[in-house]
Amino acid sequence: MDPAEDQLSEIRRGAEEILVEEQLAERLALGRPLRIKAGFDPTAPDLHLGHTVLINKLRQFQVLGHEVIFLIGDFTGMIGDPSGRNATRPALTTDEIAENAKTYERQIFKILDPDRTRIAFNSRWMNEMGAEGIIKLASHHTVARMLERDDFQKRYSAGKPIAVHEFLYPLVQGYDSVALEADVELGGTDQKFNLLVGRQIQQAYGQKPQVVLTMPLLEGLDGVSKMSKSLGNYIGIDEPSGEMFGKLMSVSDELMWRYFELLSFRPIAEIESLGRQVEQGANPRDIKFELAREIVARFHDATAADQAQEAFISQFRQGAIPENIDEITLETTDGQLGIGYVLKQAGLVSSTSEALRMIKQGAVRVDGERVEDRSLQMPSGDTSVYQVGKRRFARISLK
RNA sequence: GGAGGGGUACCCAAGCGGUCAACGGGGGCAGACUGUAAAUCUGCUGGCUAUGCCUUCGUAGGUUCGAAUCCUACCCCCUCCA
Repeated sequence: MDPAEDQLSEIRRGAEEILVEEQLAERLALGRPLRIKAGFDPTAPDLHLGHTVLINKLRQFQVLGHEVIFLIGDFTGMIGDPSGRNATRPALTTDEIAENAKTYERQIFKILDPDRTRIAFNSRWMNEMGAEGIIKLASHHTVARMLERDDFQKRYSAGKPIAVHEFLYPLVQGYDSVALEADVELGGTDQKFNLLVGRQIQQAYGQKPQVVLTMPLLEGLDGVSKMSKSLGNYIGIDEPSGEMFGKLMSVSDELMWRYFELLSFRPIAEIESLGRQVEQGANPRDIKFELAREIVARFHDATAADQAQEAFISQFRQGAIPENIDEITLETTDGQLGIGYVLKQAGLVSSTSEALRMIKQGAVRVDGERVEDRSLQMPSGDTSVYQVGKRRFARISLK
């Protein structure tokens, strides 16, 4: 294991806050593997790059020789994190939870070392706690302290309802740290309060309080809002290599550096040298290629990354038709089909109306030729490559 | 429980009997310019194999030749009082 001071500087990278840093230094100095905990929602097993910021940090702890506990909050999931407006969620069945856990494993082990990762479920101890245990747990925290939470405070002063059970969420999360005897808990900045409650609860149960490490929330492709599925500004880690590569390339130059910091495994010194290259006149696009290749290689492999880059270059710089495009066959009714109908059936647009709109705007091409006529009929027996905009392609045959 | 205000397309927000598939802004998409960057300009932003037809303005009814606009009931949200 590396000396504590070296470890600490690695751990600091990208971290928003470490509370309390001296305590982390002390524990690292013990020289034993620390238990690093991070909690995840049992309902959202579709991870995107935003989630990986935290997982990358877990990986870093692993590399440094520590033990990572990936906690699936299947019990807390019944409460629903108060930071969301929806107070309660439908409880998941055991089967569903097992299913989601498997998906998690498949996804996170592209980043984490399976041999050094423990997967835990908080229902294991929470289901056995009983009403008495819950009351005891609740007795260790005060309403005043609970109301310090940003979200609660806002709602309370705004006269908005706070259900009593919402207070249980941070308490249970805190108790998880007791049950796991966590040395460190990681979370997004939005989790800061919950993580701090964990320290409180651990002390109440006679444990040394965990060190809290918060990671920033990664901005999505728009560079403004945090990356999330519902906003559609995300890159899913299960996405095909081409998609992933393209989305990374569409990120703004400014945001690219943020992604380097939080998503790349490259040493900081190397990233800084890339920055200098741009200052000296290198095209930021080429630096972005480096980023895109690294990320694609992580979730696919190096070959896929190289191929994605080649395909990207030929498609967008040279305007070529990509190689792997969907092949679709459609049945004609009376020997022909209207262009709008074809585009809709092929899934290139969501409705015929949209197809006609796209034609009007000059976004539709058939075999590279721009389509001007909205009532164009395609005869049966025809096979052509249809294109909508810059990225949607399909080879369609009419029977 | 009482008083008042409000629910309009992805979001905000006009409209308050016909000319409303519904102003405007945001977001998104597309075109031009590019490096699928940024900035800028332009267009589009219910559905339907479509010069027309169908469905949308909280829900269900009603008045009317005609309703997002008027009436009735119901549901939901907000503010103030208890």
